[in-house]
Amino acid sequence: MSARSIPEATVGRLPVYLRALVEMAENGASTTSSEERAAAAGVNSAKVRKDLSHLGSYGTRGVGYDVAYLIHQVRRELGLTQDWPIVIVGVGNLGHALANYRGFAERGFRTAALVDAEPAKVGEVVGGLPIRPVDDLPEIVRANPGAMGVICTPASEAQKVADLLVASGVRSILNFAPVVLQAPPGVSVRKVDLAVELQILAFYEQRNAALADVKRRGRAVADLARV
Amino acid sequence: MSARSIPEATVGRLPVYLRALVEMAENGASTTSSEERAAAAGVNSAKVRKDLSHLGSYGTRGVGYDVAYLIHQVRRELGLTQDWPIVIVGVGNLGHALANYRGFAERGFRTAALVDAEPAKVGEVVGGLPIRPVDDLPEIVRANPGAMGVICTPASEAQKVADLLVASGVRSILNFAPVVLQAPPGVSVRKVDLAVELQILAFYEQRNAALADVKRRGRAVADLARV
DNA sequence: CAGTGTGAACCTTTTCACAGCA
DNA sequence: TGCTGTGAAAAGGTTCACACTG
Repeated sequence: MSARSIPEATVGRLPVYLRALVEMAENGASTTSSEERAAAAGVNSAKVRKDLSHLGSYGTRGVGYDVAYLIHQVRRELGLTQDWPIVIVGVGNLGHALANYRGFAERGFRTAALVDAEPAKVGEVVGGLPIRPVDDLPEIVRANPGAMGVICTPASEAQKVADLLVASGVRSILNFAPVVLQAPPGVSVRKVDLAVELQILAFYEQRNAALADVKRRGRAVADLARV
Repeated sequence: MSARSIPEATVGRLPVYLRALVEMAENGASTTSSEERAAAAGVNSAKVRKDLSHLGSYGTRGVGYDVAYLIHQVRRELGLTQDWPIVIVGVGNLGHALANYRGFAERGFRTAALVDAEPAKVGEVVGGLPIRPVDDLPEIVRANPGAMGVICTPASEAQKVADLLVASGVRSILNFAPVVLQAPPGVSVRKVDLAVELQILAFYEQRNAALADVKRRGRAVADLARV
């Protein structure tokens, strides 16, 4: 089947497949099976096949997928045939790290500008780019069509910054501030909350500990019974 | 209904509810409705009610939820009645930022140790903690029961580090390296991949641009028709 | 009577299992 | 023969709508 409206769950996995495919290509492989892809992405092979089938029929029955061609198709589908400009707003701890992060450039993103509300920071050069004032945002976005906003401010400033980004024409926002942003329809917002991830882990850690506890007690009881 | 096996999707939202609740409590509110919680968390109220009902019946019909009591219950459910120690492995750009991130401490996590494989880095103090050699991991984990590992190494080192963490007794790992980790059953792994988030945004950005394009053409056609 | 708690309907996602093709 | 592509079944998650209660 040809494309049309790829499921959200699939969109979320395509980047993961892509990276594994690129790594595989670098190692010189030219063909791969869904089974192999599944192992590399930590999912099962039926999922890989169904996901890839949403892009079109790019596999060969009995053989597998052509790595280079599949990379091309996934890139095209994700809109990674062009480099996207990103604007980092808030150059504190995290913004600093992201400005220096080489992984963005390697995977299709170009840091176009750094912005901070703090006048004292303006002008400072981080990762080869000067920090600019917040007022420059409309101009920055105009000069970088399709620019995506990356919010690294404290929670208290994040909504204001988001509004500013939207007013400047940004339609995609990646939010690292620990707050739920409101945005008008047509604007995509994704959130990464580091503490939330740890809290989710805490839930399972606690549950596993409790489980281990039950097992231990169970064994104790069994031991008693054995006497 | 009382607890027993809370759905994964709910577990993922509880931390979000928790933060909004804490903020609300700080502002002095003592009671809240599912409608209000929904607005704060960016979901709908039915979802909030169903999610909270998994913890037990902690609301009052016709009134709402007691903020302080609900905070307590959510914390208890997530296992946040204790502070969890975390060990950051890989003190590069990102590890540095995380070591200095105050948000962890504010939400129940205590950075117990920093570790790096680079001998040159060992001993350097970051965020008040000395960087320790990788060999210290078993000892660190023994001294900090329930410690969670945070992997901030390059992709090439991540699996080795994960194996080491698991061998040292860690059962919860937060992975920032852009690679899918293999871990034995019983070990929880969560992954945060910054470029993946941007790539997902790129997909929708591209699709929206295409959509706007269709609309624009549509209007152009309409304009022609009008002539 | 306002707002929770929850069956039931609905929708999305995952998994199964196998027909069909190189 | 081996592996893709995909209907169909199952599982999981969301939303509806309303009985129930403080």
